[in-house]
Amino acid sequence: MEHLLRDLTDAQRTAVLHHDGPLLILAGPGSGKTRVITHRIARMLAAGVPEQQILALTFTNKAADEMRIRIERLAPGSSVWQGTFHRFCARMLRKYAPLVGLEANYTIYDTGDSSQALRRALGQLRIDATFASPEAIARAISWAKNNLIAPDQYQPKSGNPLGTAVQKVYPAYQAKLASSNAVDFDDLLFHVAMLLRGNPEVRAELDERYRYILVDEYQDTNLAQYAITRALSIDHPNLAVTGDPDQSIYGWRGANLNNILDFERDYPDVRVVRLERNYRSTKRILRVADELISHNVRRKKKALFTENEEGEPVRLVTYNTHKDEAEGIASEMAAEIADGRRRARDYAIFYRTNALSRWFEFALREAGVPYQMVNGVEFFHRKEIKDVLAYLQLVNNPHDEVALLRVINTPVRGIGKTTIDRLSQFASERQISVLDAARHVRAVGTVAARPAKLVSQFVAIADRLFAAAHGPIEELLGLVLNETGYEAMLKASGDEEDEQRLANIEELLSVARDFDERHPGGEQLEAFLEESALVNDTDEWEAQVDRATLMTLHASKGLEFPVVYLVAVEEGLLPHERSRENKNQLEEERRLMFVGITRAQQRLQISLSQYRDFRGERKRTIPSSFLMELPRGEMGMQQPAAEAVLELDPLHESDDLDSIHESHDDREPVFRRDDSCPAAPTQVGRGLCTAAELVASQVVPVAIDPDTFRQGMVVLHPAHGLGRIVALGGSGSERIATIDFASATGRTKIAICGSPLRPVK
DNA sequence: ATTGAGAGTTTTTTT
DNA sequence: AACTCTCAAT
Repeated sequence: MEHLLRDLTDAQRTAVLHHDGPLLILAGPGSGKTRVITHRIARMLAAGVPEQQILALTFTNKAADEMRIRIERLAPGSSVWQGTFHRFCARMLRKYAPLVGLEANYTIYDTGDSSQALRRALGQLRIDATFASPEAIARAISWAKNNLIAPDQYQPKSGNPLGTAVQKVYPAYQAKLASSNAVDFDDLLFHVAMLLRGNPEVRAELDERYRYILVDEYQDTNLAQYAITRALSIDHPNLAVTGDPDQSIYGWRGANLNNILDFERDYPDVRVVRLERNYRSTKRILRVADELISHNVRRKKKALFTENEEGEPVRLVTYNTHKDEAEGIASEMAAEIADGRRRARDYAIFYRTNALSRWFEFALREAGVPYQMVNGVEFFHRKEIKDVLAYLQLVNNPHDEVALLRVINTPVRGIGKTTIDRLSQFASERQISVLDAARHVRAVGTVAARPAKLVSQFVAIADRLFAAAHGPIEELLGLVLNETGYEAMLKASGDEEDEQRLANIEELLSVARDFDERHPGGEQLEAFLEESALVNDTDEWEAQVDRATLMTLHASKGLEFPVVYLVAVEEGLLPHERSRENKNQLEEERRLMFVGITRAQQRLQISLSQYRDFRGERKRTIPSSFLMELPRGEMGMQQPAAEAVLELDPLHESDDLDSIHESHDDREPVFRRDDSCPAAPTQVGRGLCTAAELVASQVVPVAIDPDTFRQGMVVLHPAHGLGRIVALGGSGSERIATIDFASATGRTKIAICGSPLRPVK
């Protein structure tokens, strides 16, 4: 246990050694908070607390991953339940689904799915959406759920047209979810909070089970999350929360700063530990951060300090255009990397909105700086991925209406809007699922013979998929691609975009395979879908990889980098224009900038450009008002090199701006351009038959890596002749291919390892 | 039923 | 600029 306490300050040690009773850790940026939490968990385990009694909750997947890695390092092999709130709730709901009116195989709708469901609900209500856009209604419903307001309790302010619409739509939307046996993100929290409120015996059981609860980033909890943690800490009030009011950046998601500000009132005998010493940044960086945040009114004052060195001045750089900004930063990185002064992984670029990333991506690629982007265009949100996964959703939960409607005519099979409307009409009259309506399409009088036949063909396809529901995910996916004609459709098009789609699907297959390997034994479709709904990134950010990092300010929380570029610090972007209406939102924007600044260890550059393309138009920018709040004494300024641009009228000359600047950077690209850089996952050769397996199998070893076999590949078998791979599953010596042979053999499964199967070139 | 052109709209941030 | 939605033509 000694090693767990070594190198800790007194304050940190107090927190780590705290055992029973509520604990509040107020931790400034860079104060070793995560270290304290993970060490405390390890300490409790060492002190004999059974691991299943500990529950560690975070908000983001990134934070959860970070915590998992660090716990694993300190207490290898422990199985402390650790993850995001949403994932925890998803798990609870699997167990207690009937208590909230769900079946255990419920579907989790992502934002896109739930917006579909909302649109369907709206359509059926025939509500005039002119004054209440679906987005606005969705926001209102989300807000209500986060604040534990049930559909029948929603009371709008009188005379508010949006509120009146929401009052009607919210129950209809919720009914739609219920009939689809589905939940949205907010429901995960909402249902669990309600479950705990309405079932005292369940509450007591879980309180008993999870005796030690830790919540990271407590300042970000909303009412639902607050209610959940509160309900689980009544009999065993061993609730430890960490947070920093100055880093609360999720107010828009319903986070309530009062949860942390009032923690001491909720738990009167709480022990409060303040971690104020910063181990991360230079004195100058910290002073800039501190000065900025002191402009906020709603906060708990903290005395941030560091024993680190003074450091270089914080740079404030103004570029001419967004292009200059991106290129300037990229070439600076490239030069320093070439000199050997820095490595790519030392750098991070933070921006307010995802849309800003593209210029930096482009510039970094040009300059040959390898980079990784966090939360770009999310993999699981791509059309082709959503399409294919929708088939899986349907297989898992035949009541899922959103999934059914998505796939019934994808790829196109002649089932149009009219037919679909008639089917769902029939379904809602009989209180059956749309799929069941489709199954009995001949009983639906309104559907003509021709479309009815097409619908039956679709049902037949679906039934073939249902048959594979319990096997490996990869195999099921393979069947989906083949049976539905989805793959054939993409292959036939010859479109360049569809090429990319095929590649993405290939990637999905490998995600599935990876999942199968982690979850042997099948029966895991539900878990796979849960994972793809709650984790939206395949290429998780990896600290070890030598690449520069690009991400939003929100995503940067909890991380640190030697060199940070905080870009596009302009009025309308930071603070964002949508946040300027009220003071609280403005303070949140300021906190966001504070978070960004305090990620920097050695060097910080804050930049803006004078012109920026916005929604296709080049606009003159206004420097962020936050820049006026920074201490000039700590900073070095840099103005644009070419003042000529100031003379230009952007409205008339905008097309020429690029050409003016073409000349100024003639530097040879130092690095070979790396096209594989943005998304290519590092594939470690996996699944090879081991020598032992080969010996054991007593057959002629296959000369080829089983991994060379791909979905859809044409293969030759000496006995069965030519065939095509329909699906792949299993790994290593268990790698099984389902193959359609042209010969009388027909469809067969063949174990690849040791078989004479060969790809046909 | 499907496709394409044209119009209109817009995600700020995450689960 | 990129995306979605609508409407008319096929």
